[in-house]
Amino acid sequence: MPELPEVETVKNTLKNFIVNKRIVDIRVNYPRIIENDLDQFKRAVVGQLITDLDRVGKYLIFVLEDTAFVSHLRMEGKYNILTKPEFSKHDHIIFYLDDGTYLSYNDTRKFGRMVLSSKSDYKNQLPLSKLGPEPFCADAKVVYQRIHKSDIPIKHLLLDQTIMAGIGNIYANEICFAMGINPFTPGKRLTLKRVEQLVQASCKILEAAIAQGGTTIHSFSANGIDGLFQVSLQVHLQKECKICHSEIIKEKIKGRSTYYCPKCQRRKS
DNA sequence: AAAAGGCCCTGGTCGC
DNA sequence: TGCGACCAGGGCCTTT
Repeated sequence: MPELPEVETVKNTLKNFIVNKRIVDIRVNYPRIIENDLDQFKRAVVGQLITDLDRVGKYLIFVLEDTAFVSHLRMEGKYNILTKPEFSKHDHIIFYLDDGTYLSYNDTRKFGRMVLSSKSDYKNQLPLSKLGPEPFCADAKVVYQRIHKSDIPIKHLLLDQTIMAGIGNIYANEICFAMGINPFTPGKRLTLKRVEQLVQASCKILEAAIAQGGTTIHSFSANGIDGLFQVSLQVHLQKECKICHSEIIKEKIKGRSTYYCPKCQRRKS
């Protein structure tokens, strides 16, 4: 699933293909993706020049001449540039561009969403307004204030986009592993110093993933720009700990698969 | 009010 | 081989 680093890569790659191109038409095969009234969305978007592409957390923002719309890829959303109008089963939204190419939003599970926002103020409008800072600009003291009385497991808190934005299930597992912290550890067990380390570890892991994406994806693959699952995972989906060779435990937290090493991330009583 | 649970979706995998 | 059951899960909504 695309998390902050994957969306960053999609943004950087896609930018080269669509900025300064005009949306001349749009075809919507699966309307539920678009949260606005469909006609309203079409009226707002068709005829508009794409002036920029931005990212906040896991959200992608298409900045147009007079408006903007926010896109969340959720689990399997992808953007493809097609040079011929040969659309496939899961191409749900197709933007016709003025150079004759097609920007297609492809999403097998149909979980992704798009919603109109404001060109100048999208960061202060829903859904972006409720997001916390990205780890890169998070103040550890503020994060500490948010979690230091909480009984909620730290892994769950890392997934709370209102505390810090951009971390999904894969990186939450990786961050806990890098910290040597048990994912079930309640937020209130972390000292300020530990929270500082947590923010730092989050930055480091996300930055490394972005760097890998930046060097590995220069153009569209046959499958579209869908992120960097080649990122070397230390614990997520792993069977054996890369450090101590213990068997990696898999359990659910907040309904999400949680991987951890019982020895390197020992539970403290 | 906070927290837990359900929902949306399809393709892949598993067991029989 | 066929087929049903189950799993993956981000964010939003409903229920407790």
